[in-house]
Amino acid sequence: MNISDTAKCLAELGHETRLALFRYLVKMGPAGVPVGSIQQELDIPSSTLSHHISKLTKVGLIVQQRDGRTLFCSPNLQKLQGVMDFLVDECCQGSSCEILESKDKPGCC
Amino acid sequence: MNISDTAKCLAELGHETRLALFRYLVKMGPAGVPVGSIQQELDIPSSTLSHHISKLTKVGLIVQQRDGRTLFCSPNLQKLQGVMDFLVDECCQGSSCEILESKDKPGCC
DNA sequence: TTAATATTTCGATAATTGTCGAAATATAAT
DNA sequence: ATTATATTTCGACAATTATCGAAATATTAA
Repeated sequence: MNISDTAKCLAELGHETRLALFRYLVKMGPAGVPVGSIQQELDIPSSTLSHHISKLTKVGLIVQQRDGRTLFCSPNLQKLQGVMDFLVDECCQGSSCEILESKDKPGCC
Repeated sequence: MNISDTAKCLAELGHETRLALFRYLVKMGPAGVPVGSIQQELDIPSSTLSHHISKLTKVGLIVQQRDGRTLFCSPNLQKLQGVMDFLVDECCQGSSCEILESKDKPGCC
């Protein structure tokens, strides 16, 4: 993950409708959800929904898989993890702080 | 953290300059960095920088503290943690998935 | 109190993004 | 072949955001 890619992902998640959509997919799990079901959940016009799905897909936060005329969307959790990791990548420059849990990052927090 | 607040934070981080700025603050640690030093790091006009700092401060991702004529900015890592937590809050609806590490969320992943 | 330093506000313009109806495409069922 | 269902593309307009120079404000030093 580089800074440009990460910023793009964050920008897409930084829109309330898309955030609700993404969280819904995360909640529903890796098997994926048909676009139509997402539309019922979010209750917005299909062209608007399609636009948002397209943006999330373009940056790789969503993956799609077609089955007949139904298109399933799933969250790409590795991508999300990559985004979150990048945010704290160089946390505290190797010194110790007490705020973020240490995970297994060498030297930080 | 609610969805509106979280989306606002993500939107602010979803701009390459602001993301670089925030990461720089995270890297430099909780003691904070003067606006002037940030400007040298990012190399952008002060009015533009001030605008970005103001946006990050407004959503609470940055806190400021003045010492004389120097204004120090520090990252609010609790806020960041809140944002990241919200993203996976309801992950997999309590079933188990193998993708995100489990942390200590009950039931999920 | 005048000058120097640090940072923000103002104002104007350019650029990007969001929204949604209508039409188009893709796939399956009859 | 025709119709029905699922989803996307197009096009247009409204709204928001980014950028930066110039002027303003705040604080300290001389």
